[in-house]
Parts: sequence; structure tokens; C-alpha cells
Amino acid sequence: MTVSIKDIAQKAGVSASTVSRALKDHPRISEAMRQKIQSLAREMGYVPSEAARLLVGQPSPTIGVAIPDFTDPFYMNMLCGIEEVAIAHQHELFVGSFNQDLHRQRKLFDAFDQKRLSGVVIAGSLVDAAFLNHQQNGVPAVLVNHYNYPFSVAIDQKRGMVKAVNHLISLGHRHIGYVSLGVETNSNRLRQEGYIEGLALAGLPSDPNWIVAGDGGIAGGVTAVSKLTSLSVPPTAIICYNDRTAIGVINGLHQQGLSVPDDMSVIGFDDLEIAAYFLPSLTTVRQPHTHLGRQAAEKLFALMYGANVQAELLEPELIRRGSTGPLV
Amino acid sequence: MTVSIKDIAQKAGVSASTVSRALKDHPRISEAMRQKIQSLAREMGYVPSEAARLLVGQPSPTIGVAIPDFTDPFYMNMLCGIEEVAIAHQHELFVGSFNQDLHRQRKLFDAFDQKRLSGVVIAGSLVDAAFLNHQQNGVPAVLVNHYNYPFSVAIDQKRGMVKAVNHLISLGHRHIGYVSLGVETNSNRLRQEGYIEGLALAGLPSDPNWIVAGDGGIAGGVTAVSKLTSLSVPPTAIICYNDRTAIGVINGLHQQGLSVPDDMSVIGFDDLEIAAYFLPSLTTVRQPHTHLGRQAAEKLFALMYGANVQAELLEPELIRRGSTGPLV
DNA sequence: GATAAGTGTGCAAACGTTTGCGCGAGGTGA
DNA sequence: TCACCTCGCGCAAACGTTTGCACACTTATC
Repeated sequence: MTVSIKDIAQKAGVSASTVSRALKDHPRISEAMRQKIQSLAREMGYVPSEAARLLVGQPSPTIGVAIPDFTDPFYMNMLCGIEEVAIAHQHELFVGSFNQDLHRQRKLFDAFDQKRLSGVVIAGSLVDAAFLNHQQNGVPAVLVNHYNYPFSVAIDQKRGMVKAVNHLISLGHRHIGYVSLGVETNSNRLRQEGYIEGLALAGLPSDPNWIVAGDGGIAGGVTAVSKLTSLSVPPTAIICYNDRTAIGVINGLHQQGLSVPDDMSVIGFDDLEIAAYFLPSLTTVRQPHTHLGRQAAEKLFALMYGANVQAELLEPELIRRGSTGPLV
Repeated sequence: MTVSIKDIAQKAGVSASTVSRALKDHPRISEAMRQKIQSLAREMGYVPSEAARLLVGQPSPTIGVAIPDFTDPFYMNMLCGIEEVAIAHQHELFVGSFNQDLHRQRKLFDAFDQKRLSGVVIAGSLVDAAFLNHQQNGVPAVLVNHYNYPFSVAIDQKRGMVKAVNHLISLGHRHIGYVSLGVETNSNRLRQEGYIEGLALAGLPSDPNWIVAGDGGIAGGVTAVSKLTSLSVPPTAIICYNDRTAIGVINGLHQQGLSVPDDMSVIGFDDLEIAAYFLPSLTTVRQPHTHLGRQAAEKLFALMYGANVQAELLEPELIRRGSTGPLV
């Protein structure tokens, strides 16, 4: 069927080991033999079997990546960053999504193990670090936005939300609503805590009625916002779990004839590409997505090469745009 | 190091073959032995080696997917569709991007080969079907939006663009510009041809000055549009290669103080999620992204199971929204 | 009571590659 | 001339799994 190293060996009249060495430019192979075998391999359409290499103990050339789902631009940008440095290190990506489903996440990790990957990066995980630490036993792993893990790269999401609240307060807002992810992940908890902490720091109370659940997507934002506008004392500004939710919220307001920022200020989280181009442009807490991915991957390779690395916490940045009032 | 089938065999006092069979519920293994071995495997943390299985001729549980890049929501939605049916067939995805780079595409295909994948789906490829056909020799392959390939699933992009032109003409437009992808891919050629054909069918000339190059992203649309508005006779409507370009175009117009649809009508292509939620909402040619991915994957599995399949051409649908005038 | 059929398990080869070790041929230095 | 070194290559084991075949034992069939 497929041509193996032995087929080449036979045709060249040498042993398989010679072929193996000739193909990887081993110094103790004569120049003539090297040329002969390499051209022979090309002619015959030889393509090495990664499986066989793995079996004899070579490290896998691929690293695994686990993300919640493929439609969230935030994770996609992160993926770009990861892929970029993976390619620089001659590695490839095995990507899987688990879609807020613990069972699928489990399956995905099993696949990682069976493939004997040389490393994994996990983002938006549903389970806690302790579990993951045990689960990925032996395989170098880096987590994204998962603080209580020795090897993690994250931005300070809580602090980001505090900044968002501060910004609104400086604009004079006192009634500030929040639309959450609606699923109990690490990120959801931290961001909501940041929102509450921001209010507390300004001496403002936090009303549970001002916190409503979205779904992390645009549609969730659309439906959630009506729960806020129908309150007897509706907020004058809304902070959202992420940019997609914020876009949904703006749409929902638009459907009610309310305009942003005149009738309501809105803040997102992520700074997706669309945030800058939406009309109105979206004030948001920037997560350096691609950078985050690059950092995570760099850390992973450092780990794989045996270097000692430590968790990293990045400072978030508030990007002021049109959805919280006209720019000066 | 890692626990193998032999370790279990030794501990259970049986041979490796018995363990192998017991783990996969082979009928000729006694119930007692099966129980014993399976629980032993669990205790010892056994995880099978995919590499070893591959080596003895078992088909790979993973299929490869090649896409241009991770940031284009169109391909991401497609990916969701592919992953969905892959999971249903107990398979996993190995995804790689090639970013309009022929060299990287070549590298990616090499990786596919070395992994001995059981199938691949290729989207937005840079090279022609003949090459791919030869390249992926032996491995079942399905192409997305690549007509002249025996196993392809595509929507009729040309016809979609004709529909877009027709729509604008029915609204009274006679001067219609076009912003292309700017890279010579199959899709770029077909969509531009459709634009020209649409004009021709209406008896309108097509002016090369009305065709300007974007880059497939939002930024490309922003810069491209000024080349159209600065014409001595600017168009009154603009058709874009895709939705992201259209969003860029609308932003560019906005920067010039022009409003959509009052001063200019804009049409996109894809019907991304954001198209419905952008303000103004975007008239566009719908590509059923997720469906496209599902179809491609289904076809691939059919191919893998030895069924006979044929190319499929889906009818595009024009989604009328706010960017081409108020809705009735 | 012999033969046949079924049941539960082991043997060993095979998949494709890498790598430590060995070995002969030729070269170098004393 | 002898010992030693380098060069170029082959041998064979090893990685973890699957599977056809063989084997011993038990149970049914006539």
C-alpha cells in the first residue's frame, strides 16, 4: 500500500536503518548514499508514518487545544496566536470544542491522552484546576484565564470589570446593570465579582435585580436586556459579560426604540474586531486575544522544553468608544 | 512510564491478547475475566495508544480540516457543522489554517498525510482541484465551494451574486460597485463573475473602475470604499465579496459622513450572525454555513464508508435587510 | 463412547520507525 | 608492522496493539 522505509531500503540495496539515517541527514552516511536515498524517497512518494515515530518514543509534533466553541471570536483570535507560535516551533494543532458540555470535555481530554500529545492548552474550561492538574498528568498543560493553576496565563478579569464600573461612574451613572454569561464558569464568576466590587468601591449598593443572565452570544443579550428595561427603576448603563452580549443588548434596546449611548450606555468585554466597527462603536475591556494565545503557547513550549515557568496575570485595558457617550 | 496492555496482562496473569480482547468486549472472553481486566485497566489508569492502533492498520479516528484562517466566522460556523457530524460518527478533528499561503498549505497537507488521517475536508483552497485530487491520493477528500471536483459541496456563488445585482436593480440602482477579496481564489473569481453577469443580464455595462479590491476582512472594506466614492460618477450601491467586507464598507462610508442605506446601499455575502444584528442590518446572500459543513462531513463519511457520492450545488438565498433600504 | 462443536485463552507475527551496538575496511601515527 | 581511530553501514530490539491460528478443555450429538 503506502511506501515504507523498507521499500526504499530494498530498492536501494541497503538496510532500513541506513535509509532512516539518510533521510534525516545523519552525519555518518556518505553523501552519495544520502542523495540516492533522498531522491528515491521522493520518486516513490514516501511519506513517513507519524504513528511509528510516536511508538518508538519520539515526541508528538502536535499540541492539543481545548476551547468552548468555534463561533466565539475571542477564542478564535486566541487560537491564531497559539497557532502562530506552534508553527514557529514546528508543531501542529489538534483543536477540539466542548461546548459547555462536561461529557464532551471529558471525551476531548481522552482523545488528547490517546494521541500522546506533547502538550495542551485549555481555555474556558468548565472544571477546576485541581481536576485538570490531575487529569493531564504528565502532559505539559497551560490554562487560559484560570488563575489558581500553576501554569496559567490570564488577564485580570475582575480588575477589568472594576475599570468598566469606574468609567461609568465617572460619567455620572449610578444605576448600572449587568448581563452575565449564565453558565458557572471561572470567567463568569470573576467578571461578576468585579462588577459588584466596582460598585462597592464607589460606595454603591448592588441590586440582584440588576443582574440578569445572557448566554454569551448575541441572542442572549437581546432577550436579557428587556428584563432590565422593564424594572421599575431601570439602570442607565449596562455592563455585559462580553462584546457579543453587548451587541445583543444594543439591538434589544434598539428594538425598544432606545438609543445607545443617548438613552443607555453599554460596555462589553473582549474588544473583538467588530467592537471597533459596530455602530455605535463599543466601549469595552480589552483582552489581548492573540497575545494571550501567543503567551499561552510560549509558556507551553517552555514547559515542554523543561524550563521553569510561572503563572502570568495581564492588566486589562478599558477601551473608550461611542457606546458610553460621545468621544471628546 | 505509561501503562500498556502488557502491564495489565502481567498483573492479571494472562496474555496481552486476552487483555486486548477483554477491553473491547470480544465475545469469546469469559464474563469474569472481562470484568477483572476492565476494572484493572481503570485502576491502573490505562489509556490506549492511538499510534499503536494506527500502526496495525486500524483506521484513524480523526479527520483533517483545512481552512484559510481562524478569524473568518464563515469558516468557523462551517467547522461547527463538520465537528457536529464528526462527533456523531465518533471521530475527531485535526484543524489547520493556511492563511492564503501556498507553502503553509503544502505543509498542512503533509501533516495530514503523515498522520494517516481517514479523511479530509478542504475549504477555501488556493490550488485547483486537479492538484488536490492527486495530492490527497488515496485519502477520501471533500472540498467546499470548489465545483470542478468530483466530491464537492458548494453553494452557487455566481448565482448568489446575480441575485444580489437583481435586487439592487429592482430598487432602481444602475451604478453598482464591487469590492472583491483581492486574492485569486476560486470563490473570488466566481463571485466577481456573478456580479458582472448580473449586470450583463440587465443590459448594464460593467466598468472596471467600479471593481476595487478588499482583503476579505473589515479593514479591507474600510479602505476600499474610498476608491469608489472618489470616482467622478460614484456608484449608488456596493456589493461586497463578503459580510465582513460589507461592514468595513459601511464604516468607511460612515467616516465620510455618508449613511446606509440613504446615501448608499450595501450588500454582503455569507449571512454571518452579525449581519442580522449590525445597525443597519445587512442585506446579504446567505450561505448556509453550518449546513454546508454538515453536508461536507456527511459526504466525507459516506466516501469513507465506500458509498458513492456526487457533487452537490446548493441554491443561495438573498436575505433582504436594512442596508438596501427600509423594509416594507 | 467416539466424534463434533463450542468456549476460553495463548503464541507469534505484523505494522513502520529509531537507535545502540557491532563490524569490516581503510587511514593514521608511532 | 602494529595498534588505534574513523567511516559507512547492517543487525536487532523495542515501542503498543491487533488478529489469525492453534490448543486444551468442556459440552452436546449421534
